[in-house]
Amino acid sequence: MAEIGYFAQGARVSVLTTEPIGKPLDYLAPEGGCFPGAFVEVPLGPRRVVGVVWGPGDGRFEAAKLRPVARVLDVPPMREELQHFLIRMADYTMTSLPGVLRLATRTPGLFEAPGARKIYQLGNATPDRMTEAREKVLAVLRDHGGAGFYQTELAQLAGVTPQVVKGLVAQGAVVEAEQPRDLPYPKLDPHLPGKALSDDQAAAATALRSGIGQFGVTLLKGVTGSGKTEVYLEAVAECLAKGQQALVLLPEIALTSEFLSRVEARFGAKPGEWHSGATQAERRRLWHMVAQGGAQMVVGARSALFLPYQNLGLIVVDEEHDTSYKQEEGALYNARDMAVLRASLAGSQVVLASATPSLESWANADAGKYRRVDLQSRFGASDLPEMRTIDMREERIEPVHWISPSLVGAVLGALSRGEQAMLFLNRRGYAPVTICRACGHQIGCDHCDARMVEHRFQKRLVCHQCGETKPIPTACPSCGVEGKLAPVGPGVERLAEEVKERFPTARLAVLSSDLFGSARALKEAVENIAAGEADIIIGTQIVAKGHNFPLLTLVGVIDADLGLQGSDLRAAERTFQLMRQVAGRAGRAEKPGTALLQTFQPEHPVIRAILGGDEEAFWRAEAAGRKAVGVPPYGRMAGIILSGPEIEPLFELGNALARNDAALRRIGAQVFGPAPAPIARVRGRHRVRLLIKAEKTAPLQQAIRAWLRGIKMPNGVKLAIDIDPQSFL
DNA sequence: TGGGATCATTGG
DNA sequence: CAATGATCCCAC
Repeated sequence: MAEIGYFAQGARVSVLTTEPIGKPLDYLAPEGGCFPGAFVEVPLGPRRVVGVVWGPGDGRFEAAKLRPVARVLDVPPMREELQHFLIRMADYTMTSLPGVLRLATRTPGLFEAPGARKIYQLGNATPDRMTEAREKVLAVLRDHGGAGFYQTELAQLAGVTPQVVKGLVAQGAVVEAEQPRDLPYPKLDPHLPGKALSDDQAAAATALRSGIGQFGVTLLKGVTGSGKTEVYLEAVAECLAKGQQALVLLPEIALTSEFLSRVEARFGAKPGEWHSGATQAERRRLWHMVAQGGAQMVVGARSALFLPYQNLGLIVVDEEHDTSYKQEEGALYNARDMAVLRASLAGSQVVLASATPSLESWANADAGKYRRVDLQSRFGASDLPEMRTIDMREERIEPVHWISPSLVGAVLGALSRGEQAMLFLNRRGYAPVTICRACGHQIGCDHCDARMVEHRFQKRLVCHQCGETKPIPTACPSCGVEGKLAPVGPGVERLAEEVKERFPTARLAVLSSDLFGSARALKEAVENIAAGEADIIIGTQIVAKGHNFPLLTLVGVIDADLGLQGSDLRAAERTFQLMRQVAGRAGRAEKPGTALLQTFQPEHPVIRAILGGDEEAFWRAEAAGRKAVGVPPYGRMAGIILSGPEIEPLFELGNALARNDAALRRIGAQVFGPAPAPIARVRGRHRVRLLIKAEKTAPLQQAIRAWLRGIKMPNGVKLAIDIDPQSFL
């Protein structure tokens, strides 16, 4: 680590690269020297790679063989805080240090010189004619100093079309300039008046504001529509007012545009955006501006956690229970947990916001580790919807139909009142299974052990595991009989057919992630629905998240039992969260809402808990259940996933590992497996899994390290460690 | 005997 | 990760 302030030319420095070499390598500091944390290019074999000066060299490598650093890159050095964070994260998640460094540097084009871009500044001339639109543009330029804006940014900020800017340029009232560097983001003003807050909200905002300036975690719990966003934006305001940077993590890109508008309404400008859809230039700009302090606020997906903040005061993790915070490929980490880690090292506040917190966060608040702030009242007139089950055992339902007579009646009722109804089914496509009625064969993916899902809209079968598609065959691939293949079970597309049959005059909208090419198209569809351009909405998971449909008063859950199947320890929690969120869509405006859950097991404890409304009772029961068997959050788990092209070597290695478990037994941990992972083959690779369970306080990572030390990996076999696994796939 | 494929090692 | 060197097999 960097204890020395500067390395003179020729000094021995250790450089960490993203190449999977376990440790940093020693180099000689270049001409002009370098600072610790500097981003550098170093020779590695015949190549040149990017790395970070990690500290002084360890001196063990033969001096004569050292090669000098090729050049120092023109970006601010990585701060010690981020270095520490990466080290601690690598240690916790058992990912290699180069692996986590990759998360912090994998921005394509990051180190290339930014191309010149045209910017627009205030000119000297006065336009011949002053229009309202022109005045708005000039006002923006006068108010925001001389830095200048990109054309689209300026037009957006002024609320005019880019044509207006062009017109002003022709007149000389606005001048174009070439700006070779990335520009700072427009200033956010934390002192603009916020929305009027209720007493409850104001108290919560005050509590959150008081934490800024030091490390601490607050669980902000509030039902849909309780104004969580307004409340934590007040914490952001406090943070910005103190001159610190704020990060808001969101689980879903589709949500960001709505959120960005709210930020703009509160602070007068949009924050920096960080997600996979952003262009290379946008990413580079944000990365640089975050490092230089030219971005006060970042809204982003989980990888925004690895940006080089200079002065991070607050991290908000919105919808903190959302499973998409867990990265399931490459470096396996949970962004919610890593946010807490980074905040603890940077001295920042964390706000975990959710209507239905994860049991982990609930338990941390319960144990007094996190502060808890509850928003009780729902913003606006309405209350939580009334929730009831429809007992499917008592419904007379026709074959190949999934909407019960009771639900049909309720939908007709909503339609007759001119209100919207939503049917929720968490299954994309037309039918989840295609079966041959001659031989019973189910069509599976050629590369995975998953069944292929018919998507009638695309006229293809799709593997939801690897994305592979193929045409729907007419003959069974197993027995060759023609015309006997039949779809089994419902997906949203098939449900749409049933809706058209039952409610032929109703206008129908289907919201499923695969039916939209872009986040933009989805956003447009959501806006149209909110404006009343549909009577019945069919949706998957994506409708559960935060979209506001004012005319919606009825939510029907087609299969409330779906999430309860399987042996996932979080099944109950997930179902509870999803059902509460979906139900929360109904009746957000002045009209009260109803949520109806179709179920074959209405007396199931989870279903009862969903209906009962006593959330704390549910969490307490769930917590007690997990405590009794010592699973998270009251115990620790790790998954070991072995994958490879052949299955036998995986089991051989897995069995050998399970037999030689002395290092694990020493800390009282148990090994389960090896067993085929639930989807035992993905993209042609077989997968075998072991599970390790230990007491909460046991040094799990240390024991696993000792356990795996010196094992020989058969050819082609990969071993991945998943600390705190979420899905048990 | 050489080319091609596959495996193992190295990188400062 | 990617480049290189070592090894093995088989065709010519």
